[in-house]
Amino acid sequence: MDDVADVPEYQLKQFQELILKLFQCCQERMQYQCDRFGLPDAEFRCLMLFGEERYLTAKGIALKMNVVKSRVSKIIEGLLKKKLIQRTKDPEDSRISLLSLTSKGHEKLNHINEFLNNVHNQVLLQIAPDQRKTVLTNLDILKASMEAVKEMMV
Amino acid sequence: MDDVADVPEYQLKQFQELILKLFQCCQERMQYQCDRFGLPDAEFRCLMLFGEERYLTAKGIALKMNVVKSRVSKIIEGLLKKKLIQRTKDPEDSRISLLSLTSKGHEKLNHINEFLNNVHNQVLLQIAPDQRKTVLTNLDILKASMEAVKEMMV
DNA sequence: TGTTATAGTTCACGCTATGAACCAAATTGC
DNA sequence: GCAATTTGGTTCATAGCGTGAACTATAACA
Repeated sequence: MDDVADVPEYQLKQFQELILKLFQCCQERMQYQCDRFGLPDAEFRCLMLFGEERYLTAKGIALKMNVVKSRVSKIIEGLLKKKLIQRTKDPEDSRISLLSLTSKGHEKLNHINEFLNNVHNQVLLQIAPDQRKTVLTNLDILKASMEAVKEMMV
Repeated sequence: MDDVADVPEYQLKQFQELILKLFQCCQERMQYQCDRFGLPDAEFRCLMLFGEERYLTAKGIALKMNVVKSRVSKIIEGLLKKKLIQRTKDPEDSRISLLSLTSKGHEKLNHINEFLNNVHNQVLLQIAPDQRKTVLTNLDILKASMEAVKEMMV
């Protein structure tokens, strides 16, 4: 992945600056969320996964969160202790425990999603309505480029 | 910061998706960098600060990195042990130790910057030349919006 | 000359994450 | 049918990230 061509210096600088700021914004928001909802970062992210799937297994969580299974044990332990999820044995395969949200967990997840929607909504509202589409389109172009480079980097 | 107006549901979803992906990309790149340059994340970020300033103090680092001073002690310890920075007493005020890069540190920082420039350059090269400016402009709009919302969130 | 403020260090604590050792249930292969 | 292997999980040791409190030493103030 060596460079053959180059973009202008000032564009590169501007880009690096922007990406850094965006990244920091996201990190700070994450921090704020965890404080607000009284969950450690990893448990928060884990809880979010239950928005997509009704039942999850430790292994599935490890894959989705991209962490090792022993880490998942810990995270699950935390969520169980907070009574946000519950475990039931898989009737087909007794090695597996199926994790699902408790009603308290559902409630919490709803609050989180409300909050997230609100934040993202606010951000989009800051952008003039006729610009939103353009911003999103360009963001999509950027995403594609970043992912393309990511592939090359492996 | 309650919502009065709303953006269309599909825009919101798209936006959340995009931001998430971008954030993940940045995180993965950070991870990769740390591996590549054999530094823990915090030490890496600390080393980068010496690109802007010739001399830094523990206090200054704490402010820039937004962490508590005891944490900075640890980070500095690590960088000293790796001989990437050195400390000299401030002749004016003996409470203060001035941190600066060693030649080994300079070298490492140069390698890192080369790498970073290369990555960002690659990303921009993925974008059609006549689109780059638009992408950057729109990214800037987004940054401004996100920071505006951040202010409201405090 | 005390008193207070500032710069740093050390320590105890908790969260994030990994890898290795381990257990138990399932699957496979002969 | 049963030994060997694979798979799903837990536990433990280890390391990094980060905080807050207690402490030391120097500097500034009054």
